[in-house]
Amino acid sequence: MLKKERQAYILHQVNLHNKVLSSSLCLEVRVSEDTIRRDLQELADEGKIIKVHGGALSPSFNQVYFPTNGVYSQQNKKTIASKAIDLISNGMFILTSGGTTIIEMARMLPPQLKATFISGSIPAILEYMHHPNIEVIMIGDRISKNSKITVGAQAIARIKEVKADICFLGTNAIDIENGVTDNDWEVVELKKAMISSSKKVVCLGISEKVNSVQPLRVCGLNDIDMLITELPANDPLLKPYLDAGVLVA
Amino acid sequence: MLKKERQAYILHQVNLHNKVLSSSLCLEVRVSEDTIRRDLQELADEGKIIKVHGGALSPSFNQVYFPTNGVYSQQNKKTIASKAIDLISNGMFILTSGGTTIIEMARMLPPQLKATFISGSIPAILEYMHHPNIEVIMIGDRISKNSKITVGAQAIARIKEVKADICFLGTNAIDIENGVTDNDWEVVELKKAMISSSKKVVCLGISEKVNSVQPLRVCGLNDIDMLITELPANDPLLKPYLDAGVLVA
DNA sequence: CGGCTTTCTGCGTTTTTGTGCGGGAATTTC
DNA sequence: GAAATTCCCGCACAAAAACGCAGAAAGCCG
Repeated sequence: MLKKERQAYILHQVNLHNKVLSSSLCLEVRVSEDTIRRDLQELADEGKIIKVHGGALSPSFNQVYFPTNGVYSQQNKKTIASKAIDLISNGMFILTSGGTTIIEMARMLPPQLKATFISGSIPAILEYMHHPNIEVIMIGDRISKNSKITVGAQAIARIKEVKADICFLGTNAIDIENGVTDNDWEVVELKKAMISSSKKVVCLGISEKVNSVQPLRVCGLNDIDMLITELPANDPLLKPYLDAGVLVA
Repeated sequence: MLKKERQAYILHQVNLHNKVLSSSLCLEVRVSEDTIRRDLQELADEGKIIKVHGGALSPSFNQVYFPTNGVYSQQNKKTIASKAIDLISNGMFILTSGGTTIIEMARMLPPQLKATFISGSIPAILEYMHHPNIEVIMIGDRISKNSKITVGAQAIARIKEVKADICFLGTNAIDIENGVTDNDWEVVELKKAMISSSKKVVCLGISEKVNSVQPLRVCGLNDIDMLITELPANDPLLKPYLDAGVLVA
């Protein structure tokens, strides 16, 4: 096998699988590891691949997994937020959890909107406070420092006292089988309470969180009314949820 | 799995869920905890994540800060704050109002102090949250946008449920004849509740506010135990208060 | 065709990198 | 405070890379 030929093969494999191992390559093309290494070196010098210890990665890898903008997927979150805002109208009572998507929504609320927002999330409350016309209700209790929300029996009791028109949940993970899941016990308890206190439940999350699972269960798919992602409603990824009776936007 | 690949996975998880546990990561990628820890360390060095005990956090979702530079008379407020801190010891339950003097105190709390702070002031709560060892309880209710505290019957009812060791009030006006006075109806109601829920009441205020009056009465001099200003305790301005049975510092 | 250079490849050897392990320090948690 | 995690440090070991070298193949030329 010629050198050029071999390098073309390597490049092909990298683009196909996003990664190659030098060890497997040298078996596939029946040459020594040194030769493979030299090939990888050349391709890397030309910028066609990224060489790492043990093999090589596709150059698009960096772009895909190391997002350059400050906040992760911010554009997507803005898309989601604007879809969520369409569901809000004047006079509503709205329960929200925390999370970056919710924050994005809070920032984008139209200035003339008059509504009442209820939340236990400090960052969310801060955003709501800046808004000229909305009424803000803070759920009080002990503050969980890492999630920056109030948690505990008091908080849950307060939430149970309200009956909100709509509830927006920042969603950590959702899949067909387990429904909405999360990784913090107290957050889960809070979300459960929010769900039972709202006429309508809307989950917000970027599409990457769709079909992922976390250890703790928040609720089943039948408990939520709508799932909002940055994808168009007819995206095939969301089809199973539509079929399961969840509105999609 | 290649090292880079693994780190990309970790970063992805962090950005997705705002936090990861080293323990769950090492199960997911089938490597030892040491390796995960080294990866986290590297990513943290690059500023891509924030490493914490037991895992890592997303850098974007972690800094909520309240700009309070250029506060009027800040040096004096620091003096007051440090005097106030002398009254605090480990294990105490402490009620605080809002106000810049209180914020200053919150910032100066010694890191090893373990105590529970209860407040309805958003800026104060934000400061308490940054502290490593103190427990923070938020009083919930409707948020008054201009004073940035929770106000209303719920808030008052919550405060009445606690019995704090000490209460620190940011003081707007105090004089011999009328005692402590203020200018916001709801804030006054809240302060009254705080006073009746505390074993000990301490007023913090710069000397300018001493001997001034505001339209609404919070409490009489006999309801407060101590008055802290930036002045030395033997300053003649404070003599009348001493004579009225108020401790002075 | 023989002599020469150039390119490519494989083989030791030495370095470097990546990983796991054990023990002790530091921390969280109850 | 005490128990349980988690962290940190040094070490050992294996895998991979780097380097120098030599031999094979190919190309060029008179």
